Amino acid sequence: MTRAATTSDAFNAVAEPRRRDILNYLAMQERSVTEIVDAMEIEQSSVSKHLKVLKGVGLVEVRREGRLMFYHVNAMAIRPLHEWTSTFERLWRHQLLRIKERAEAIHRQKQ
Amino acid sequence: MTRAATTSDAFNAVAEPRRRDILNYLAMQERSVTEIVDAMEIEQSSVSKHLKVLKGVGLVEVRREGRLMFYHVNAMAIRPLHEWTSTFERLWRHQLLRIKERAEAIHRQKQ
DNA sequence: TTGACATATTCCCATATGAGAATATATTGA
DNA sequence: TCAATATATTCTCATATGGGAATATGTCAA
Repeated sequence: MTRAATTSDAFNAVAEPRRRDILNYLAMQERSVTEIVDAMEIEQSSVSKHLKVLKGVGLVEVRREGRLMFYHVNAMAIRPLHEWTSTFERLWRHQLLRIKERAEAIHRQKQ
Repeated sequence: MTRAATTSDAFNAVAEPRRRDILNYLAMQERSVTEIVDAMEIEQSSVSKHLKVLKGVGLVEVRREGRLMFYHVNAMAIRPLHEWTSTFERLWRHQLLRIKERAEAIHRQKQ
């Protein structure tokens, strides 16, 4: 098997840093392609291709207004990612707790 | 520029489904490579390579015990992912709220 | 209808990937 | 020292990628 397609799911779509940039940008508000191109530092053709990938996995949606295409984030599509990472939350909390305890122990020792 | 390296960050490392499988498996407890190989459905060489990528971005850590290498999750490395997705939490909450409101409006209408 | 603008698609290229197979490198125990 | 076991690395292959450039498609306005 080859590398998983960028369009296979949100995890893969979001692996590309430019696409995260675009999502971050769209998080504030809906934007036209031209606005996105101006905000990013890549060619229009690349932006369009990234938007296609994002749309493919449902991370963004489009609305046409005349010649303009307004893209906006579909945050719901990010939830699976959030939930997967949450699975590990218990673990890092535990880790942080241990770090804190160790720091306190050292502090006590110094007194 | 070419596709971002799988080793460039946690986002890319985690894009590969097998690697998520491995992380899920290790979330329960530390495991040796052989145990991981038995749990997954891929060759030992592939597992070793995935582990190398995960280690490269700090998502797992290793401990040697004789001939055995025990891998465990370093949950802290997942936090950036969790935090990035959290940026969008406000948006999907808002979306869910609107869905709920709409449902309630329809319910009221039917009465 | 034509020209201007906005966006999408196609083409080409260099590159890294993931898979399995084979091999190399520990480490242990006899 | 040698065989067995555990893991890592190397090799080859097929493939999808992202980038830019060029081109196609769509829409408006005159």
